[in-house]
Amino acid sequence: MKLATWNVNSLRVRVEHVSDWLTAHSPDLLCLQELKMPDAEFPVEAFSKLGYHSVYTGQKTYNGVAILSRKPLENVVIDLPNFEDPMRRYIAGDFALDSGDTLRIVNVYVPNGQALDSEKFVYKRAWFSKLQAAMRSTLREHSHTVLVGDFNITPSDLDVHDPKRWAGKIHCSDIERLMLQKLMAEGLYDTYRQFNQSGDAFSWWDYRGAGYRANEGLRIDLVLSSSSMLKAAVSSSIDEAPRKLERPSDHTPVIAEYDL
DNA sequence: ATGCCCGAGAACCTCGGA
Repeated sequence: MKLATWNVNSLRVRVEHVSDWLTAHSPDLLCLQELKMPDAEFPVEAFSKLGYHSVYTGQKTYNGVAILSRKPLENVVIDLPNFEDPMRRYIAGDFALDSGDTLRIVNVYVPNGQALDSEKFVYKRAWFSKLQAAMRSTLREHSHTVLVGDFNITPSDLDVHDPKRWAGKIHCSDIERLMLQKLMAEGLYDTYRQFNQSGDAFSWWDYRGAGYRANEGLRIDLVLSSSSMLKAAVSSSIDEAPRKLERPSDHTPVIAEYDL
């Protein structure tokens, strides 16, 4: 079973990149963030003709998350439980594994936060705290759980191209890393790091300046597996190929494969 | 330099992103 997460920064602009990537990689699940489109415009057919079912929740201009799957998802939940929010940042569902077990897949677009002293950071903290509560009950109900998405947090300095430049800044602050550690202490594991311990491995590069060319990136797109899923994990990687295309997203897919 | 680039929406600029 292979899954991936990818912040596409406008699905309207990136639908061809996504279609080509599905064809090339044939994942069982592909979780997308930053659709930036209302549900009525979601390109259901572009993916169904490639053999993928879609569940999605979008809005005009901002946010939006979707899960594409080789088999239809069951028990789909849209919106973070117990959190009133017009922003579309959470979608989850059950995916039937070939073994007969069920995987609970949760896809999130964590708020950016902008700056530690901004109102948006207050929102990021509140949102993240509700995510932790939601994952606590999800993990209680489903031993096979994978939480993926754009977390807008680097787990450590190893995930930052220039830790000195980013020290204490949004995405790299101690308070955000502590939030992430507390979430993971519920029983979630950074799957990429199980297989890759070196630095200079990023999932996002700034459009501005040297950006991708100079490998000035952050690893903020994560696959967090429950312990039973981590045991079944056989590989995890970052596919930089889409970041090299013309008119790319500023993020690139992060992949995990499981022997299940 | 709280910029650099990009996308969206409304209009040729502002907002948000990370």
